[in-house]
Amino acid sequence: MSRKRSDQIAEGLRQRILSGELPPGARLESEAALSARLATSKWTLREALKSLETQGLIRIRSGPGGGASITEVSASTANELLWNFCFSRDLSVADIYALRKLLEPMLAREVTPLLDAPTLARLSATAGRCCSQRQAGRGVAEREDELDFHNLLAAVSPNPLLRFLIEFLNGLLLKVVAAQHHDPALAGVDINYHGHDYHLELIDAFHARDAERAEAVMYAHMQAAERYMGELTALSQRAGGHQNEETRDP
Amino acid sequence: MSRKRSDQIAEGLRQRILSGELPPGARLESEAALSARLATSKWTLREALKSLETQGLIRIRSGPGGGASITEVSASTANELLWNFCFSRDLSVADIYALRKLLEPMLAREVTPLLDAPTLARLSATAGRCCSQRQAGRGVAEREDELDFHNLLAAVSPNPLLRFLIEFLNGLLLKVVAAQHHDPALAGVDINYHGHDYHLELIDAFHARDAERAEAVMYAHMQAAERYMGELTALSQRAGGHQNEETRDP
DNA sequence: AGATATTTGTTCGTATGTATT
DNA sequence: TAATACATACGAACAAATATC
Repeated sequence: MSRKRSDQIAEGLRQRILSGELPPGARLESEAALSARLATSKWTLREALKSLETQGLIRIRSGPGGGASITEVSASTANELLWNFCFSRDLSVADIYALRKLLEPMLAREVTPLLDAPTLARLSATAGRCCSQRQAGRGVAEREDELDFHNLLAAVSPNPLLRFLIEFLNGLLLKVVAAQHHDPALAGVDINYHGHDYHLELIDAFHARDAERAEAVMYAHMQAAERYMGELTALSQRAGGHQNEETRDP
Repeated sequence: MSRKRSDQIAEGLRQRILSGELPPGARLESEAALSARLATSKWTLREALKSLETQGLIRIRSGPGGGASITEVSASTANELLWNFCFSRDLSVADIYALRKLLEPMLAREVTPLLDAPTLARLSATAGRCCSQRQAGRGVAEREDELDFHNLLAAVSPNPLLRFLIEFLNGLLLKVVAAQHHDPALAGVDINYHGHDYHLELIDAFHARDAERAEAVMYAHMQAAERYMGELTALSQRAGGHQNEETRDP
């Protein structure tokens, strides 16, 4: 039970949005009109709108014809809000890969019959970029290319939730690697994991429309990646490296 | 690039929280002190704090010793924010079960060696409740018992993200069923799906510490449940029932 | 391109509510 | 009970952004 007036207003509007009464694109009344109709001050209403805005449910524009309009919550917004939840839960690499090992192979199987020529070309391009620049040992940037490949694949999925979760897990992993890269114990380590070979094998399976094989290759890919990431974190911990969160009390 | 001053302040504070500089439990300065230090008015600061509050990152209390204190984002908060993202994506029952069929069996396997006597007793009690009241045909309430069983199981998982996702998917499903139950075409339909038998078999496998069998039973359970739910939605659509979202244009 | 009108964004001053001591 | 310290709320005003003419 939220006692704050602004929370009551925000929840009321949120329910009207979630019920479909206010579809995406609809414009809310102006601040002045709304505050008058709800018998509240401009600032209490503003707090309510601010809450809806950070939830990604509305967008507020200035100027004439402006005001609050209902929008669909973007994937990036949901991504950041879910990251807020995860960051303090000190997830292990094993926790993340437990999910990746399930979702990525399923995705590979699902999209095999759906991939068209241009998408396959883009996948090949990303895999090629990974390879040609490998000798540079670019560390985090290299991993970003790695994840680009998987995100490209996820975008093909007709399942919005699966797509979102895979992209989220990939981002999660990137944050972990980035944090570890700041660890002095890992500063000089050569990051030499090569997802590249698996990517080429995947593309091959896609071209052959062999969903079973794509699924199997992806699973092997995940296993190898987990092993590699596990060794990295073990290295970090053995060196007494500072853990990501120091929020735990003894 | 957020041009609004309040957004800048909120992002700054958020980064200080996410970096670990402001651990959970830490108290922020009072509104007056903060607004003075950041050279902004109390209202702009208030909007920033409101944003952090709706993200679940801080909690604001009145009274002396009050003010904003950093909190861990609760699962229920993350749940609602992610629901905001999902509601407009008109997920199909198949989409949700594609994930449940992966996650629930894995959970069953994972928790088999971890279940202790009191938890097993509670699981039995929930399964029993499902059964004893079955003849009443309670509809949505019956499905809530069904999901209680799965949430109880999810709470045992040592993987915070897996636990969260399973609970989220279950909630998602409940919302869909509740919405369909308002559909006039389904008002009189007897909701007679019995997950009960599968639950009993699961408990049996748990007692025998047979992880493989628990996983297999859970998968069969999900298949049966998906089939049942699919029939329900087909019934709803065939009757020309109003879809959940009417936001799609032809 | 520039002026203008409309609407949000920001600030001040002040008053009220609430929980701690 | 009363004093205190803080959030909550209201009203009026000005500044900044932006679509329209």
